[in-house]
Amino acid sequence: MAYNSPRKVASAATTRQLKKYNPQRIERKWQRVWERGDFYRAKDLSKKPKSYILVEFPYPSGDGLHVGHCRSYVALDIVARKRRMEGLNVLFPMGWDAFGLPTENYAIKTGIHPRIVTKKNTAFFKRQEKSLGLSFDWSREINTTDPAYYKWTQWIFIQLFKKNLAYKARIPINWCPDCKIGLANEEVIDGRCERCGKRVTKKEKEQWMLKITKYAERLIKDLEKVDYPERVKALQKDWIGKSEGTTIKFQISNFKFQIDVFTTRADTLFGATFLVLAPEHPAIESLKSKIRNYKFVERYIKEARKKTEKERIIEIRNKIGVEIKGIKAVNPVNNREIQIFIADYVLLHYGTGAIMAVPAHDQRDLNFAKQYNLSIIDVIKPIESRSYPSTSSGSRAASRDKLKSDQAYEGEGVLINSGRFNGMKSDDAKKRIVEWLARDGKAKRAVSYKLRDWIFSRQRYWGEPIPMIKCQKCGWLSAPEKDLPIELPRVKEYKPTEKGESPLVKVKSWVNTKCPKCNSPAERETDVMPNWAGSNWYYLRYCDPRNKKSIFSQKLLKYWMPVDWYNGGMEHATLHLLYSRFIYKFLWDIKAVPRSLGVEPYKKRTSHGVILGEGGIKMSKSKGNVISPEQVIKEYGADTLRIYEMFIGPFEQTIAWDAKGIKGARRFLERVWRLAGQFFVTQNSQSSPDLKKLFHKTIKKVSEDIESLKFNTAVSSLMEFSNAWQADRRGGLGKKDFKDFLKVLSPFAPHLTQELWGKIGFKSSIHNEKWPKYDPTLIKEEIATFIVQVQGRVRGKIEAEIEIPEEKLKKLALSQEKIKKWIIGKKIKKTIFIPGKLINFVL
RNA sequence: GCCCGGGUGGCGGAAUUGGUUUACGCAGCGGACUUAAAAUCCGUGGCCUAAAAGGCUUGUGGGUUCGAGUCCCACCCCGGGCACCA
Repeated sequence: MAYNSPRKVASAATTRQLKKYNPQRIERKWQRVWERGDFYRAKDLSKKPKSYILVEFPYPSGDGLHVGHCRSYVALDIVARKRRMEGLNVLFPMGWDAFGLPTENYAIKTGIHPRIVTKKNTAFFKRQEKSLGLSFDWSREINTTDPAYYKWTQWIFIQLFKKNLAYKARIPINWCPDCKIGLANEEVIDGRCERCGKRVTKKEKEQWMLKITKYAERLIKDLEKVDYPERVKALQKDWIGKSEGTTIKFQISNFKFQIDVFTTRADTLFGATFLVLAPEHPAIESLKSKIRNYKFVERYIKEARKKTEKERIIEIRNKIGVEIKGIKAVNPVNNREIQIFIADYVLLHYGTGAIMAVPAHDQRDLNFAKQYNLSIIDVIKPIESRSYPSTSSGSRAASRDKLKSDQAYEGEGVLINSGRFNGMKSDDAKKRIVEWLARDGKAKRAVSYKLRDWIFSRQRYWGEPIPMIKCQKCGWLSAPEKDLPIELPRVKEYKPTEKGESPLVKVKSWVNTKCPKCNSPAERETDVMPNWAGSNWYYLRYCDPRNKKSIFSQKLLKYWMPVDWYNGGMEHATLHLLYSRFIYKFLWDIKAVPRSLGVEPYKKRTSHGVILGEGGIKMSKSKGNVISPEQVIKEYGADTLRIYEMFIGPFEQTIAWDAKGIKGARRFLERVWRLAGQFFVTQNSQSSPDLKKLFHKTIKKVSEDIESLKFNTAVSSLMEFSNAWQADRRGGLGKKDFKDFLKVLSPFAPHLTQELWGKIGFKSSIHNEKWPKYDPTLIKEEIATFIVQVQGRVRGKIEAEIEIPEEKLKKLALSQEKIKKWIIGKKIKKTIFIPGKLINFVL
């Protein structure tokens, strides 16, 4: 790799006197050098082993880079720099996730085209990122709003459509009746419109949906194959929400119709005293002719549809429903006729959209039953055991006897009032009851997920146009792939229409097109994709960012993928991570991603903690407590900011900014600078032995800590070393160790170390040097401080050789006055000896 | 309500995974340098006690152990996520 050193490289001879540390000057100088030489370019298909280090690409908002972005970028920049020094071919790319609402809202307000705003913001972000000395490969920069990029986002959508994984459905959207605008979930704050504060209602719209539910099982199972923090895995599993149970068929009396019900508690089936359907349940339409109070029912359904989920939840406390008169269902276990209701508290999209209500053993059902005076049958008796203390179980049993309690017993137990299943335990009964009913086809094992299909339509402007065409004769068809990208047309008004449609509807010249199949007049889809669309596959494009013929070459993917280390915010642990894993799996299924690659895109995922403002309050413009990286760099320098952000606290933990604390980081670098200056004067050849030993321990510590995300302790060990170096009166560091020290520090403070490297006289870059190795024989201790305890309490310390045998140490310890005092007059019963550490006398 | 994280000096946090609690940094205090200040350097930093000796101390209470910040049980508090999921 060609390397252009700056003109002014001073030789060691001329730098006897090191000038004052001036980060602003040296940082700008080296950043220019790196930029000019395209210094951190990743090499495709190199013989070297690869390492793909990825940070989440930012949304370039007008506010500029946040210190939180820096935390993530600097940490993985350190990893990337270390990997390069370890001889790996590193891919460390950056790009822009630039479609989205804030830019669009800004355009609505100002009339400035989002493209222009985006351009300005990305330039701002880029300048700030460069001023941090991050080693991104800028030659691979991508932007989701670039037609050359979203061409392929659209292409993926078409592939999904071809595989029946994209479909249209009528789905309620959040609707602000005042602004007359469809709102994204993020724009609904506590059930109100973000801008006008009006209560948000629901409005049904035809929307494109992606069938992510088809991948639910794989998205859970394949988590076994990846190295994610356990809490992230738990979050994903909870989000998908798998639950195993049974569907049970309830016959409608005197009518050829059945209603399926999903339950995880088949053991309570004898206690099912009514059915409840979700208001939108399709059975209602089918049974219309038999329903005596249909008008009333219909009105209830209409009302329910208008409400938002939040509103429903609030009202549900008092469980309102409507009985469907004229029809009854039959409980298959005892052939009893039971009433049917519709109620808000049953959700259409979960299970079968209908439940069997067991008021004795489900709190919600109980509340409902009490309100409508429905019968409550106890069918599960708690098992008396240690887990139920006798006092409380006694009172519980007493109150349950009367069935007057407001508390449903929701646990498992032994069956009662359940015919031939009486006396059986819940677990057993579940199996037996299902087996019994399954013989007549009345029950079937089933799995239900909380995960819902992904609403992929936004009635907005600033997003990727969905590449679909509607023909009156042929229905929905995908745009021909040769026409991609379907470019976002220019509009006069960025605001959605009165009816809540995308402003694109008004661009007739764009909307009107021809059917790709029958050539008759047809219309383009005017909805655009959500902001997740571009980000769910961007890491794949980095492998081959300029490919015009295909989404990416398989050869390059095979070389670079999978991502070896992906860091991002905890807020993306569910949606972004889940969506992008889904899209990856899909691309793998259709062989766009080579089969030889694994089924997961990210080998290892980590999350950085949020940085709060001083005093632990969230940084926000309105509170005026935003720390801008630019300001910090101006005042202290980028290397100081980098060191401070790594030192501030445990990487994964939320932490508050401390304006005073940053001084410590600067002082540390000043100290290194000063010590280097001393070195240039003395030009030592050998390090003093103690310092050398500590240095090798430091290499070990820093090397290991970077791998395990302990950047804070890595920095503190470097500080500790610099303190020892400064205190050393026996000659300080020799040349080899001085060089190695700069190398170990270089990922943290790339500018300062590069400058000092030049001052030694090197024309090459320190960032191409080999990562130092520690000498294991050197860090081995010969002398240890033994702890002397009496009865487990520390009573003294003894310096001795680490290998000292028990007997010898015992003698030594017992000869000390301090120790003798505690033992005198007592008998030593036992001696505990931990080699190299401690001795403890038990009396 | 459920699921994760977490409670250690004045503050941010360390602690080799059961073996010196408080590394490193901030703040404080004392000193050196300086006409002075800043910067820098040296020293000092848990609490009780004038000091020594000693005692106490990792949210609270109990337990296991020669020995617990670390393991077990119960509880309290803080942060985050999910929440009518049948």
